Amino acid sequence: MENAGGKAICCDIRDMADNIMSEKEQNVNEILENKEEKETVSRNFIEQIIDKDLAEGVYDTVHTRFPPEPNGYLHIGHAKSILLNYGLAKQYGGKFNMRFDDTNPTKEKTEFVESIKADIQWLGADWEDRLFFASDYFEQMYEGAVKLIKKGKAYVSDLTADEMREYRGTLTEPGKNDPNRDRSVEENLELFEKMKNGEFADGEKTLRAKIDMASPNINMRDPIIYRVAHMTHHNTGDKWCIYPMYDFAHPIEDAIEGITHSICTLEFEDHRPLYDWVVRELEYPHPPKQIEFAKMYLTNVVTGKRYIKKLVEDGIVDGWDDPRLVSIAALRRRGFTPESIKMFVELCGVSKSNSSADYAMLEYCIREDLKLKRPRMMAVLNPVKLIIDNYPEGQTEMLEAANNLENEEMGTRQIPFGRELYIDREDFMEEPPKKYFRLFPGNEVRLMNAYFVTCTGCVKDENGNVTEVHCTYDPETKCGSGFTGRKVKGTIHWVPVKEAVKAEVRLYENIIDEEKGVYNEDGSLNLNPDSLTVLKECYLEPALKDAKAYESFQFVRQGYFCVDAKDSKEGEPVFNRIVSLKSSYVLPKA
RNA sequence: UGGGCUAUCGCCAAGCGGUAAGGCACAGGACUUUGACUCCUGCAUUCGCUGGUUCGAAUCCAGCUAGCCCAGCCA
Repeated sequence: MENAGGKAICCDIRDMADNIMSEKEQNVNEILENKEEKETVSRNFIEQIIDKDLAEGVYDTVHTRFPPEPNGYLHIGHAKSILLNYGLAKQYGGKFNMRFDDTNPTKEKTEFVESIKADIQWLGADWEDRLFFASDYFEQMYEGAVKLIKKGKAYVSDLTADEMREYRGTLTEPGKNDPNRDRSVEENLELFEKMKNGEFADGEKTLRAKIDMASPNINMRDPIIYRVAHMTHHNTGDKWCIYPMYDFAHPIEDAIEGITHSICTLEFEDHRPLYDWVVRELEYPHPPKQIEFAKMYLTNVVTGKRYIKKLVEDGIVDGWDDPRLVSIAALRRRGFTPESIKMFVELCGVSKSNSSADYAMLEYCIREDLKLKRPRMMAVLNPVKLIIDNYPEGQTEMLEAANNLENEEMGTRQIPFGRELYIDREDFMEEPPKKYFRLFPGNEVRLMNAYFVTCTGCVKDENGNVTEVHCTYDPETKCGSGFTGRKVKGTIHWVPVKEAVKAEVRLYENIIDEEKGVYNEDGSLNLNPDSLTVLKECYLEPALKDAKAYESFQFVRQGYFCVDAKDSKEGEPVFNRIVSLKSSYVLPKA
């Protein structure tokens, strides 16, 4: 954005240039202007690294990738990484690869590769024809391992998992050399071949990189680069029984694909020396560069796999796509748009400091995105009848309403209007508090898109519950008639009783109790008991009758709502509240 | 008490030696057929702390403090 100080200096110089006015100085002037323009957009630290790499000729293109392991569903945190990588490639006119990092068959499933692909496509990150699997490089990784052995940089170890741990040392003590560290190249080659041929059981042998058992960085203490696992791999089947470890595989995957900037999260910072070691020892001509950024956290949400699994098992949520969750599938089902998520990610920025974004930022983004794009309809969520006593019985008239007052292109629709309407219970109070602008005996309000009505009273049942509100209308105040005789302070929404569409509406609050934080002292989740409110008897205006799955609307004065794709049935729509509208008025609790 | 990283408003986040951008949130006000939107206004004399260098420090140096990550044959 603009730097007041910098700008002032530029202006001073420009004034001088105007006075002297030579061609040379005009050029200087232009350069300064360009510079100023550039300075108005602040670049994140990754862009700065890329700018420098490009300027210095370290790389002449930008090639990024998103490399998830297909072992679960994607959530909003992944969206940041996806959009970051894709956005960078696009911004620099480079390429973006999709790659499944499937080097551990014990955790991976095809089911997840499908869901991940769908989620990424929905987010709009386009990998074009570059969809890859790390497992497709197993042959090259194997050759890489052989190369290391031949260079004397890798050896086969007989250590068990327990022994391996003992030999590794601790955070403060150096490790001890593996007894097999000095095996001959020939013996290592032979043993590794046998590992590959299935002559050893799982865990019996490993291949280790020969680096430094005394390194203060534990990742460099002769890390295991291959392990034995007799298992069917989702992609390669039973072809292999040895699998490369992440630290060995990842740099190779990047190098093979010509990735320039390998962007990952902060916890891999300590792995970078190993990443660079692999790339160097394997002598790749155009080594990729690993850059780490801070994961994004969101307040009051749950992303941990274990926790979500428990919520599903306990029946607290109805699956990984429950609208209260923040998996991509859940956000999609709730009614968030890819644009809103992109806006959110951009708003949050990229840095190396651990932080967690306020949920309100996400809410802002979806409201902002939907504001001009969605029709604004009337829906009554907590119905009570409003009877207009001086409106002719049996009469229905059609009223025209703008679909979005702020976006004329969205056109208009017709709404039937009659003597009996539904209004929200919250919009009538027999004994109103101060500054209550809605219906109460003697008060006049506007029925949105219709007429002014004056409340005359209400009917109550034996328990004192209001069953009908009564009013009279003034025909002269019809919407669109240009009536300016008097103003009213309140406008309320309504729906005609006869033509209304009945629907179920689900209201969501954060699944975490906001005040007390995410976890209880015993480590359990601090759940908000009111995270879901199901309203079974809501009435919508008739235009909403044929709303399709994933379609969303503003329900005027209430919020944005989306047709639930899972539970809606023909003629029985279920709406999810995406987000409420902001409100500076809090209804006093009765 | 090994190594790596981070610390700027309630929450994100610019800043890269010339005297604290912006957004969200919040608070006032104007407008209003949504108590919404929009529009104004306000919101860090101070950058984790302490010293030092400098005419000048959030930016450089030193020391400290706090938080996060690492001891999977997970990624």
